[in-house]
Amino acid sequence: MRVSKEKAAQNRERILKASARLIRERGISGAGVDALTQAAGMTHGSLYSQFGSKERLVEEALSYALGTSGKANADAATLQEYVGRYLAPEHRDRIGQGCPLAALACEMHRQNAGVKGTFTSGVRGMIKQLTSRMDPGLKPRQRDEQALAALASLIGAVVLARAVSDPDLSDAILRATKKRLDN
Amino acid sequence: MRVSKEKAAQNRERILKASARLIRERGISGAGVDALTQAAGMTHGSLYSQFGSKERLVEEALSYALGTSGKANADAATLQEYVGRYLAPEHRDRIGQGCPLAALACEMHRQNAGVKGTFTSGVRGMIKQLTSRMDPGLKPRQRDEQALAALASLIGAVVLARAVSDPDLSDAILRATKKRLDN
DNA sequence: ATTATCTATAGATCTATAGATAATGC
DNA sequence: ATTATCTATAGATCTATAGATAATGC
Repeated sequence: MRVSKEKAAQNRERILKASARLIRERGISGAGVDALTQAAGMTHGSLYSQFGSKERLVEEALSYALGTSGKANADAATLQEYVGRYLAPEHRDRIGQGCPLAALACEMHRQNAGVKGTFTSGVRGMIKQLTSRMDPGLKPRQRDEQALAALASLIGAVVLARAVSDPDLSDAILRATKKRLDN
Repeated sequence: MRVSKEKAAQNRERILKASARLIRERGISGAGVDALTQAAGMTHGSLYSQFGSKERLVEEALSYALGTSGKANADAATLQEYVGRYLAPEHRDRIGQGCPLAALACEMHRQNAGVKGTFTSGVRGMIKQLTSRMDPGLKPRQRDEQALAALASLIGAVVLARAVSDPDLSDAILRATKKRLDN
C-alpha cells in the first residue's frame, strides 16, 4: 500500500540509518538486502522501488554514515582532543556508530565507482579536519603531509585494535598511536 | 578416486596457496568454497574431507599467507628499508601477494576465535620485526611503543591507499607515511 | 581396509523482478 | 493517475553432507 510523502521520507531516513549501522557492523557484502530493509521495518521489495539496487542504497547509506560521524568530531578544539576521541576504546568498541572509513576501508577496492567515490570524499573530509588542526606555524604543504600521515595512523590503529583478539594488545595499539600523534 | 599421499600433500599445498591469494583479493566472506577449490583444480567436496569446514581452511590459508608474506621483508636490513618496501606502490597494487594483515583486518572482528587468533599471531610477528629494527639506543619499552605506532601507520596507509579511487591521493598517503616514519 | 576425491543434492540465503494492493494527491 | 509498499517467486550462489568411486598402502 502506498504511504504519504512524509511517511515515505521517514521510511527512507530509517532505512538509511539502519543501513549505515549494519554495513559498518557486518560489512557491505555481509549485510544482505533482507537484513537492511527488515532493520527499518520494511520488506526487501521496497528497497528496489526506492533505490533501484543494493549498490545505490549502500552508496547513500555510506554518505549518511560519513555525514553523521564526520560531525561527531567537528567540535574537537585541538588535534589532541580529536585524536583522543578517535583513538578512544569507546570508538573502537562501537563500530556501528563509528568512523565508516575504519569500518569499510578493506572492502572498498571491491566496490563500484560510486561507492568508492563516496568513500574517497569521506577521506578528503577527514583530511580537512586534520589539516585545520595542525600547527599553524608550518607551511601548508607540511600541514597537508602531516594530516595524511595522521590519517593513516588513526585509521590503522582503530582497524587493528578491532582486529586482534587480545584486549591488552588492542589497548596498547591505541595508546602508542595516541602518544606518537601527541608529540 | 583416491590419490597417493604425496599427491594429496601437493593438492593441499595448492589449495592453501590459492586460498591465501583469493581471501586477500576477495575477502574471506567473498571467497566461496567453489572458488577456493576450483582455483586449485579440485571440486568443493574434497575441501570437506581435507579441512572439515571453510573456516578451518581459511585459518590454515591465513597462516600460510602470514608465513610467506612475513618472510618477504625479513631480510630488510633497516627500518627504512622495511618501511620502504611495505609502503611501495607495488605492495599496494598486489593485494593477493601482499600483507594479509592489511588485506583482512577489517573483516577480522566477524571471524571465529581460531581465525582471529591466527591473525593476532601475525600481528605479533610483525611487531617483532619492527621492534628489532628500532633505534637500539632506546629503552625496550620505547622500542615497543614505537613499533606499535609504526605498525598502525603502515597498515593504515596501505589499507587507505587501496581504498581511495584517486591515484594521486593514494600515492600521497604512502609518501607522507614513509616520510613520517623515516625521521 | 583406508581414504582422497567426485557427484549429486539439500537447504539456506543472496539480489532482483513482476504484479498486486491501497492510499495519496492531483 | 501515481506510487510506496508488499507478496511471491526466479535464478544464482552459499556452505555442507551423503554416498559412490577408485587407487593406495597395509
